[in-house]
Amino acid sequence: MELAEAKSKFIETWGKLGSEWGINRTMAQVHALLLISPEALTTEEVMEQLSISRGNANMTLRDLISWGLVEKQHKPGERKEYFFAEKDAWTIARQVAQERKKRELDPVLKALSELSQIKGDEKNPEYKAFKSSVSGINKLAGNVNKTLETMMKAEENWFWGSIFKIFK
Amino acid sequence: MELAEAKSKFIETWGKLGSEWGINRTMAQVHALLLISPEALTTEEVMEQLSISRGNANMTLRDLISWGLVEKQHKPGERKEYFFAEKDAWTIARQVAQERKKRELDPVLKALSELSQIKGDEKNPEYKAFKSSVSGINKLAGNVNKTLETMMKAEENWFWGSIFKIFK
DNA sequence: TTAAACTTTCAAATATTATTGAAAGTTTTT
DNA sequence: AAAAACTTTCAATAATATTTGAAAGTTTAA
Repeated sequence: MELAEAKSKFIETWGKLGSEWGINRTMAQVHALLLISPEALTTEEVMEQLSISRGNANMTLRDLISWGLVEKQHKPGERKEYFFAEKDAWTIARQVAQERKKRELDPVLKALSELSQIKGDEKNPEYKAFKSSVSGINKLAGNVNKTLETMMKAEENWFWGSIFKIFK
Repeated sequence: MELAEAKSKFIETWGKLGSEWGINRTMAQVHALLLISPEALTTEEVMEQLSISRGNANMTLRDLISWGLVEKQHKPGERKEYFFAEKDAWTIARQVAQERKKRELDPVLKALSELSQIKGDEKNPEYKAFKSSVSGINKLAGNVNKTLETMMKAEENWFWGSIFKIFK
């Protein structure tokens, strides 16, 4: 396989994965492109390499920055902005986990803990079923939350080391 | 808060969470409805309670069955099919993890390991950057994969117990 | 200050995904 | 064998999400 072919396959794969997990495909593709690029790229280059419009490239790059996955770079004597991606896989995973936790898990956790407070008639099967399902999910979500918080603080080696020590 | 209000809030919350994570909103809502229902429901009841069409209800229920989250039930003397959801949160989590691993992670893992094999000129920065990014992600994905496999086999108490012993 | 270089915005167009509902299919009962 | 009870399919439609591109905005250089 050619390097060029491998690159587009990687961009395609990463884009597909993103879209299956609720991340805009283009955003994942731009991220992939920057991930495998040794140099920071301009908006222009991103547009060309992925055949997307200026507006799309601009918005996507801003999104990636807000996710903490991409940073701007300025080259001395040039006005153009360059963009490059964090390359360390573990840092990327932590960053994504942190953002999604903040944007999506935290609100759900809040709603669940409110819902699991609800009082009612213990004789009512509707109430009992509701209560027990919601509490169960709430407890699980709490565990997921704690694990993510630990992961966000952890070093890669320590994290996987700890996990595998247990799973061996 | 009324039980009825709490129910619709739960259905709404679960639906939103699903859609943010690449699961069809209606599917998550039907799942939520069955989760909090003490009795198995008919297609008819699902249609009414969520105001969705017969076709949609049917397809969604079939999807949920293929995810292993819902099962059919037959009541003696009746021709109608009833549907009920697995209620244990840990089992649900494992089931979802298993399906998504099979449908989405495994193909990516395969693609990544192919891509990380690619040979090229060590002097070429394009090649070096590609290789190192892809290998890093590949390694991480491998760890995620192993953890999911362990999780799929594990009992809830054992799993979280193990994790928290480490993270304490 | 004006022009050039570059970035951002956003309404309109396009593409994708989900939903409907009526017709076709299937199984059971009479 | 025909009707009744129920389930499934899928082309048409609707809803949602993404993308475009030209205009407006901003910053720097002359």
